[in-house]
Amino acid sequence: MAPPEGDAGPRFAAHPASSAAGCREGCADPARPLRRDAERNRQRILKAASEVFTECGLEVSLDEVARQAGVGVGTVYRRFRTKEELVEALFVDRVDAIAAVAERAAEDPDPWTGLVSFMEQMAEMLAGDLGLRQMLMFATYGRDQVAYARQRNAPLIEKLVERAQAAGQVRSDLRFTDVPFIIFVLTEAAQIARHARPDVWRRYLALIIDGMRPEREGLTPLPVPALLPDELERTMRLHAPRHR
Amino acid sequence: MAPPEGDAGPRFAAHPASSAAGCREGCADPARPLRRDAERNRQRILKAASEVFTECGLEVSLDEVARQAGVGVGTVYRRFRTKEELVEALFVDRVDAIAAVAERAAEDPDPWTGLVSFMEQMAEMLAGDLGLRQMLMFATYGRDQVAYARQRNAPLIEKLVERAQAAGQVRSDLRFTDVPFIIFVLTEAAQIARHARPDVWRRYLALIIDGMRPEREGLTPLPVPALLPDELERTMRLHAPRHR
DNA sequence: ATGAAGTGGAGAAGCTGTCTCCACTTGGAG
DNA sequence: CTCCAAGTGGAGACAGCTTCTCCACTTCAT
Repeated sequence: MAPPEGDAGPRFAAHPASSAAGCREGCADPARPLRRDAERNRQRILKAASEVFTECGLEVSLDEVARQAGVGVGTVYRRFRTKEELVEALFVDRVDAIAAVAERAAEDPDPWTGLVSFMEQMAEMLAGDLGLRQMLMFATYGRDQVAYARQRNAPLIEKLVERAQAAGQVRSDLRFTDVPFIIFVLTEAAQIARHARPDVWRRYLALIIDGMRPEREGLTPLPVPALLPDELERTMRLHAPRHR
Repeated sequence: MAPPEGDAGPRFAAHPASSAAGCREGCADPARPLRRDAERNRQRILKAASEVFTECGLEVSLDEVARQAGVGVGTVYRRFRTKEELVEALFVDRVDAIAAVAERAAEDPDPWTGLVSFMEQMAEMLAGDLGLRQMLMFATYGRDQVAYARQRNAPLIEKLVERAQAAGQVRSDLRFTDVPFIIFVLTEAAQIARHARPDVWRRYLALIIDGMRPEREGLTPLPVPALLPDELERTMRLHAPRHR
């Protein structure tokens, strides 16, 4: 039985201030501040977890997080009842930030640059943050937050695409569902190549974006160089197999 | 100690006839045919393994393969010393087929259709065969076969791209390393969406291919419809998380 | 009919994860 | 300085998953 508590009720408040959450037992007075050393350790855990999750993804064990933070596992579990609690505490803001990107993009006066910059920003955020990407894409943790963010974004993306199509800037057979999917795939690419060249995804975004126009003469030059043959080789060989 | 035998020598002969390989202990007379029931079981195992690996990937356990084949695990291990041996027996031909695709494409008189059909065929093969894709991409099993196939293919792909560029049919800032990478990513997409719509990858290949041209007026229409909003939703939710 | 060949599946052995427990240490109030 | 509630670390319980072994039993083919 992994989570000893039954999961009742919505798992996230509107904006749980990420510093106040997460005390554990005899929690009669939730406002009572932690002892200084305890608070320091709590920060260390948060920092280590953030680094290690963004870098290596959510499948990193809490033992590893503890090691990185220089504390024992016991200490981690004293502050965060479960791994899920830690992950959610860490990612609320980011999920929220994601949800806000589409809004900003919709305000761009030019439909085309609005759409393109949305895709760029989205990819940018997700390419650099493996943990966040996993959270959004696989929804193992923080389902509610993610579902909410998605619901908020979907109509905005739809509008973004349709506006650009209405202006004749995007091919008419593109559907708005293509956009998240493209980002999904692009960030997968980013993740795969991240050791060799963390920014190759920009090449492929550029390629796709050129493909999205209804017609064009000339081309937007690819923004970053391609993988070198041996970078490609290494990337494929290195790409961590999850199975034995 | 997983593989009890030390791994000595190259792990694959030129073309190990997939039906003769794989007997085990007192194997004094390797030509001696299996008893009829044993041979029947062997075929069942191969069939089950093929189905389950192409469908679900190489991380399926041999217990599961045995269950699917309707035999005990012991029987599987009697025929194939290790999982690796089974996997390789199963995939030699396919890896070989992959290696041959580029050759055929290079013979196409039109550089552009040669390149495009290469990408299409490659994606086609890998999109429909999760096991094969994992083998090529992650090289957990059958490293030698895969390394060989890659070495054979790399110069061919290079030629394919450069020929099309020389003919002015492909943008000049594309590098040949982009091609395998694009296929890699595209087939990842295929895999992700395979339950909702096993062929959406064609949309994105088309998009990318339009992006690969140096300039164009008009566009090649996207060959298959986009994911519906709820297909997208389900795809993202369903997409198997590897971590807890 | 007989024994060599083949079988199934329980379980050994190994891994990796989450989370608990408790003997010990430490901060800080008095 | 004293003292104890608060905090700690990390061994290890527990669960889940593999791959692979072993052997009492069954079956085939001579």
